[in-house]
Amino acid sequence: MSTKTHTHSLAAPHRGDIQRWTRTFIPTSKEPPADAEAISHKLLVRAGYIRRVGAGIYDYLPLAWRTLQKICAIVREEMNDAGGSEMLMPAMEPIELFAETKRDVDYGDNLFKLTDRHGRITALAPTHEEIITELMKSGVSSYRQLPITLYQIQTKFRDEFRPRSGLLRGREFIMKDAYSFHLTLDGEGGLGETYDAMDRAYSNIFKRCGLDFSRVEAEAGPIGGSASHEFMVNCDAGEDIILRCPETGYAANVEKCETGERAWSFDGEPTGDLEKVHTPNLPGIEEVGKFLKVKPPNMLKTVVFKRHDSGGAGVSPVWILAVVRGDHDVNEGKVKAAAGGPVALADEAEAKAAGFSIGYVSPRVIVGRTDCLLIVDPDAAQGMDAAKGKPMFWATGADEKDYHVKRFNWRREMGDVLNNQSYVKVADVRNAMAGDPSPRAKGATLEEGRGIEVGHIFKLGTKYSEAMGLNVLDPNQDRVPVIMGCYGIGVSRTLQACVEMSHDDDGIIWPGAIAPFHVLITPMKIEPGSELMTAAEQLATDLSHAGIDVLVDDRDERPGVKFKDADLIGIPIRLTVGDKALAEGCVEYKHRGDAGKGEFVKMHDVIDTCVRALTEA
RNA sequence: CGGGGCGUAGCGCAGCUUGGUAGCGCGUUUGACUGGGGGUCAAAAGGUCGUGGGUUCAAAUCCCGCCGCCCCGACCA
Repeated sequence: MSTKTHTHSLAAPHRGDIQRWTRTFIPTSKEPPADAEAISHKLLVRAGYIRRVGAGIYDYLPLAWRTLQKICAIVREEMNDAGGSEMLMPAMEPIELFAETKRDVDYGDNLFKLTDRHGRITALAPTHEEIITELMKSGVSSYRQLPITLYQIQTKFRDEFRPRSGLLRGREFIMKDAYSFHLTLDGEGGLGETYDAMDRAYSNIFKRCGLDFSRVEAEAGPIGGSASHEFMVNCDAGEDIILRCPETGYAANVEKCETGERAWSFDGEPTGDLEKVHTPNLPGIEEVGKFLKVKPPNMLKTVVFKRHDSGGAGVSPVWILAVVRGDHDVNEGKVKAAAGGPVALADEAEAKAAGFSIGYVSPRVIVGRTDCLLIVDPDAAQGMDAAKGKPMFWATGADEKDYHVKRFNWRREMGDVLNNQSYVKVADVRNAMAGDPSPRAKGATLEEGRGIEVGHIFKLGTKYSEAMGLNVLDPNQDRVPVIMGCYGIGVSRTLQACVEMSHDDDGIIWPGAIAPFHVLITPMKIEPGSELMTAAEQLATDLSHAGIDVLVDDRDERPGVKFKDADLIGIPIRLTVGDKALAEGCVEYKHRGDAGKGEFVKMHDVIDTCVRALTEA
């Protein structure tokens, strides 16, 4: 937890603002845009928060900007508490900086590039590891200057292959990125210490934003590095699949998730003679399975990988073949781990030239070859069908274009090579899924859910400092590479994740801490100088003095219109000023999300009631 | 990158098959009535039909190119 106590609901930067609907820009609409799919995307557009400018590019209108600033304020408080200092780096960076770490290649087409009048190529920064490492090189030379943590909140650019769902995957988006620098991994001032502090800060941030989230183990991806955790908003609309063990709390991204021990054995009698079947033009397991009348769990899928470093002399084997059940997905990270070296999916043409009938490959293909390693997933390494207590029926490719085989039997088809560990291994090489044994608790099974990734923290180690030569002198006067960590939050994505999580049929329901305004005042009649308007104005002023941000719906609209819009934009508290309540010295007080019409509260109590409601939340 | 679809008023859409006067709903403006959950009536403004070419007496409509956008899929063959 942070050391300070923050005033959660009434956080800076907006304290006691008063704005009028007619003098700001809140273009609400009844109909969602035709291009929106996600509920949060529809609501943000309908409620006048965002407007699309181009694919994956959006305007943040006043309401959205206020909420973003409130999220940023929370982020700043927590980052500063965790020992960070804010700064700002440029969005444009010379492409040469990326070349130093080869990320111009690794990031590939996701990197926006532009050419200036002199023909120089500049990248629009998708992230800032290179820039900050370069900066540190110029200013840090001694271990005494470490540790240090710097962060910024800034617009990032990524030429996403397929931008989608409004702010959830944009090409231009707002991100908080932090970088830390250390002499050591562990101990005082080490990477671990800051990583843990960031971990806590992130939990605080997402809690304060009112999110239901999971912290899961993750793959580092193109950022690189060793340990890594993602913060996922638990929500079905998320793109990521996460698995968790209900007993131990272990949770991981599907890309990373381990599975518990699974029993396997190649032994089992053949179910009959091997039968070759003509299966022309049938791409994919589904189609072949339907044609053969075999279910995917009875098929073996063989995916051909190539050792990344196989250009080097003496690297053997060259080809890595991963075998999984037809209904399972190969996990490249696990293949890499099992192969003991970097792998990449084989180029189709190259693999065909090497004798693999891509699309029709079976495990048999390695028999008689010495340049292959077959890695079989335990669920595929089955001679017996445990559920039925009978020998296992397998269908697989025939290693010949347009043919598959039925009644594949491991022992009969593979022979002695099955026992040679240089050529055949059994290891977990598939994505985990719901129902798999937990890797952390015997007897427990993994559960599956979806999430929106809003935060990601990495232990980078020395990947960037070594590539770019960021070194310091340690106490022994040795030059050592600096150890780094990096920590990102998708700020604009967090905004939409909040909406995705918290809404109803009528609109958005903001938590007080990040709502654009705390209170919406709805006068029932707009008559300048009337008792009703005077009361509404006085109310706004009093709320403002209490540090509450107020929006006054001063439009001369019918009540129905105002109430509909009020629900749509999702301000936490609505105060309706009407003749009936006013006659009793009251206003009508209603929480967004509560049913009914709200309750009468005495005018002199209403400020306290609002403050209490907002600080309790 | 593959597949599918779309581009007509600020927004959502029809019209295109079978070429001939630019249409509907919402929103907007003006006026009246209204006034507690997207009101009623009346009048009005608003469109180079994405873009370039072609066919034709005539193109939103048919043909070709280009541009933009959305959805699905994708290292699983």
